[in-house]
Amino acid sequence: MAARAVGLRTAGRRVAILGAAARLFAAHGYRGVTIDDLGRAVGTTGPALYRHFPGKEALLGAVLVDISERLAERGRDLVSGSDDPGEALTALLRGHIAFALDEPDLITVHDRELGNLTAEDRRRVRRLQRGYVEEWVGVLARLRPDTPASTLRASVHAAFGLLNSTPHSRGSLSREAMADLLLRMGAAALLADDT
Amino acid sequence: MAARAVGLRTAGRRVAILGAAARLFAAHGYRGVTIDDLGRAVGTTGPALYRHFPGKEALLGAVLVDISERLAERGRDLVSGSDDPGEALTALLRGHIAFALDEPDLITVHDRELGNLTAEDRRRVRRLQRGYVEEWVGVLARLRPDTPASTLRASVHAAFGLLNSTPHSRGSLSREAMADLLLRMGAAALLADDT
DNA sequence: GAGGGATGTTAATGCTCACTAACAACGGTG
DNA sequence: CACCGTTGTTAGTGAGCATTAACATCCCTC
Repeated sequence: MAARAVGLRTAGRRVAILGAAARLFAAHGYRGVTIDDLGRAVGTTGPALYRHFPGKEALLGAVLVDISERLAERGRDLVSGSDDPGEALTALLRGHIAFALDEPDLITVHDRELGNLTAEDRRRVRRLQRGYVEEWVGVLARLRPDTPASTLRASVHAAFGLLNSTPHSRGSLSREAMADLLLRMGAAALLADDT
Repeated sequence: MAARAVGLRTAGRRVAILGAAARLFAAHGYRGVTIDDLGRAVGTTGPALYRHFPGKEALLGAVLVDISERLAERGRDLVSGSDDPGEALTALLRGHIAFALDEPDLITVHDRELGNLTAEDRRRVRRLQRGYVEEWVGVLARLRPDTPASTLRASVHAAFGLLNSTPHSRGSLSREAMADLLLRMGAAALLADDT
């Protein structure tokens, strides 16, 4: 058989490129990173990237779609694996917090670079994000049946703002202390009743 | 006397430019806005801006320093005008929420564009931000005397993440409903005790 | 061990953009 | 009403950067 369409050795390089892209985009913004920067970060020259991705936009798209898919999938799994809504909410909080603490670059890029995607990638990412949000809203709706969905949705977005602030704000606290703090704050904020 | 160094009619234009800069930087990011975009937004051509500001960086600096000063000053006033820490915290929350709801562009730029400032502007903005944060930490320390300052600082940053999410997430809720929601969530999050 | 795809390199190419130059009009002051 | 500082316009200029072209190398398969 002729050599496979994409060489096996390429796989590692692709992953390395995506990692470097996430890191550099988080640090300097999509527009603040050049193709040459990206190449240098993986030990090649800039144009070599075009052997793996059609262009810079596609790279950002791959990063954002990947994050969004992982979040959405993990959200689905955590909720369907829980027995009651209280447990589900805790699982969602812990999962999101772990993600934010372990991959701060991805969280940052996810937050900021939506506007630099192609129309199609943006649609995909938005759809995935919506699904993830609705997972949270569904759980909250069972805990707070008298609160309208529009309020719950706004609450969930606000809670994400809280949880996603970690990349910028974890001071001298240990990872565990920060995880605990965010869990308590997030739960308190989401369960603050409208009385 | 010769005409004053800067004509009076200029003042209005300066304000208009800063407003357009905040709006456009918030929408497309500092690097996504050109000098020509900014000129067009105030009814002139791009290069006319150089009669009012030395360059694009100085423009961003003016926007960010102005926001930071206003926040810091308002914070000081609110705290010194309150009788007890509980009241002070509510005042800080209300003030910050009003700011976030009334000037979402400024909040967005403030959050994202620190990295594009000159070293000196960045120092100034950071100093002002620190002052504002310490105002909150001081109030919180009186309400939660057993919690270490490092934890309180992290809590305040997380609360800012929550409050500053508004520009991106206020759905169909009215301004007032959103303000109430954020006040309740913010207070609950900040007072969530570490037990 | 020869052929050919996959991967990489260096050197264009062409566009965008901040900033500057040269020149015009405006409007207040003597 | 002539002067001159202020503000604006149009037409460069030069740098940065994504992308492409042309060419080299590597390594798997037969």
